[in-house]
Amino acid sequence: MFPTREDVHGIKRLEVLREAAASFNFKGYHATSMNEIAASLGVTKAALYHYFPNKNSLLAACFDHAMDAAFASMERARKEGRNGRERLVLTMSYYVAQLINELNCCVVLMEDKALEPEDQAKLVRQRDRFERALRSFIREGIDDGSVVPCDPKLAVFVILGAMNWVPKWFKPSGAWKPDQLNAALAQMFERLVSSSPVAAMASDVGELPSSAGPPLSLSSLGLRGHGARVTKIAKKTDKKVKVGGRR
Amino acid sequence: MFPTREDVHGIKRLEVLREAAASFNFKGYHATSMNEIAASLGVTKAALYHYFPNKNSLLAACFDHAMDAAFASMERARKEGRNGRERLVLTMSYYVAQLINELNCCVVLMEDKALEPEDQAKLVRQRDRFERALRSFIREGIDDGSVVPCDPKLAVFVILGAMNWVPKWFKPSGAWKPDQLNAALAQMFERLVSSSPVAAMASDVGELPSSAGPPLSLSSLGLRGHGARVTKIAKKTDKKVKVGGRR
DNA sequence: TGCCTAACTAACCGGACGGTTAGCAAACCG
DNA sequence: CGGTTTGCTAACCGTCCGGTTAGTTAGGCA
Repeated sequence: MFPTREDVHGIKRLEVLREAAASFNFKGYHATSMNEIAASLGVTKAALYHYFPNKNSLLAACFDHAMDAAFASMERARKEGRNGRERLVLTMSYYVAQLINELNCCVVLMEDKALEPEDQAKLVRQRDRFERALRSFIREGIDDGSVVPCDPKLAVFVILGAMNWVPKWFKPSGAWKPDQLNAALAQMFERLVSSSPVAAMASDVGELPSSAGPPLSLSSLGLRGHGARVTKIAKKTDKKVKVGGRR
Repeated sequence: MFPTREDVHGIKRLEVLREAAASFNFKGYHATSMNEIAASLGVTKAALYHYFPNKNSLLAACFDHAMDAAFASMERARKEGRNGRERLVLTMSYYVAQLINELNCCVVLMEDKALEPEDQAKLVRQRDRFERALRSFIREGIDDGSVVPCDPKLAVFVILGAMNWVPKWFKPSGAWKPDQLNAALAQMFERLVSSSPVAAMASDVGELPSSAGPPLSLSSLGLRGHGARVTKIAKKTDKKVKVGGRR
C-alpha cells in the first residue's frame, strides 16, 4: 500500500490549507467564503469540515505555518550567518523562499485581527518573539560592525513591511522567478542596513540568478558585495513566462 | 450664520469618512459593519446613508482621498526636490504626513479587491500612474547621480511596502510622534536608494526632530547627509505619552 | 404661526454565509 | 461476505449584515 489512508488525509488537508492561504492572501479572509475554497478544490463546503473544524481554524493554521517557517528560517540563518547583518538578511530570504515553495503564495501576516482571541494571543506572542529576535540581529550587527547604526525597531518594521507587501505584486507564475525575487529583496535589505552598502545593485531583477548552485548561498546573494557589481550574472534567463507578475 | 447647513453636512460627511477609514484600516473592510461605524459616531446605521449611498462608496472615498493626497504630495515634491532621490523621498514624506493629519490614520491601500469593478479600475489606473511616476523619480535619480543604480520597479515596491505597513504598528497617539515617524522613514528610504548613503542613522526614533521649523524641510530630514550624523537633535523630547505605539 | 425640508430613528427585508445534519457510496477489516 | 468507518454530498438552519422604508423631530423661512 503506497499511501495509507492517514497519508491521503494529510495530503488533502494540506491541499485545503494551500488553497485557503492563497485565497486569504488574494481576497482577504472575510471576503473568502468556505464555498469558494471548496469549489476551487472541486468539492462541497461540507467536505472542508472533515479537515478543519471551522473557517477560523483554517486561518489559524495559515499563521501557524507561516510562523513555523519564520522560526525555522531564523534558526538556519543563525547558524549560517557570519554576523548580525547576514543573519538578518538570510532569515528573510529563507522565509520568503519557504513560504513560496510550500504554500503556493507567500506571506499572510495581515488579517491577524480576524483570529479568535486565543489564536490571536498566540500569534502575537510568536510574532513579538520573532520581531524581537530580528531586532537583536540588528543590534548584534551594529556591535559587530556589519550593520549601520540605526533604530532596530524601525529597521525591522521597514523590512517586514516590504516583506508583507510582496504578495500584493509578486506571483510565482509571473515574469520574475522566485529565486530572482529572493535575491533582489536580499540585496535591498542588505543595502538598507549594511554598514558598507553596495555601490550598485541589479538594474533589472531579470539579471539576477534564477537558480544557480545551492539555493541562496551567500555568494549568490551578493552579500559582502561592497564596491563590486553583482549584476550581469545569468543575463537573459527565464524571460519566457508572460503571465503578468502584476495585476 | 457661522456654519451654513451645507457646511455642516460636509463636515459630518468627512467625520463619517474618517471613522470609516480608521475602522477599515484597523479591522479591514469586510470585518467592519455599517452598524459599528454608526455606533462609533453615536448615530444609527441609516444615518450613514444620508452621506454615502452604500458601504462600498465609503471605501471608494477612502481610496480617492488617499490618491489625491498621493498626487498632491508628488506635485509638491516635484517642485521642491532638487534631484530624483529628493523628489522620491519627499513624495513619501508629504504623503504620510498628509494622511496622518487628515484621516486620523494613514494609508488604506490594501483591500482594493473589495471595490466595485469600476472603482477598482479607476484605482488601478491611478495607482499605476503614481507608481510609474515614482519609478521615473528613481530613473531620474540614477541619471542625475543621486540614486544608486537599481531596479526601479523593485525599489518602489519595497518603499511602498514599508509605507503601507505603517498603519499596522504606528498609532498617532503612540510614543513616536508623526513627525518623528516621518523623519525616520525618510531617512530609511533615503538610505535605501541613495548613491551615497548616510554612514549612520538615528539610533532611536525619539532622537529625531518632533516638529522643528518648517515641517519636513530638507535639512531636517537629513537628506544630503552623507557622512555626518543627524542624530542627537532634539534629544529627549516628547517622551511623555505612554499609550503603546504598538498593539 | 405654519409649512417645508433636512436629519435621523426604529423596524424591517432579503440574501449570503458559517456551520450542521442526514444519508449514501466506497473502502477497509474481520 | 457483513459490519463498520471514512469521505463526501445535498439540503437545511440561524444569524448577521447591507440596504430600505415609513415615520418622527427639529430647524430654516415666509
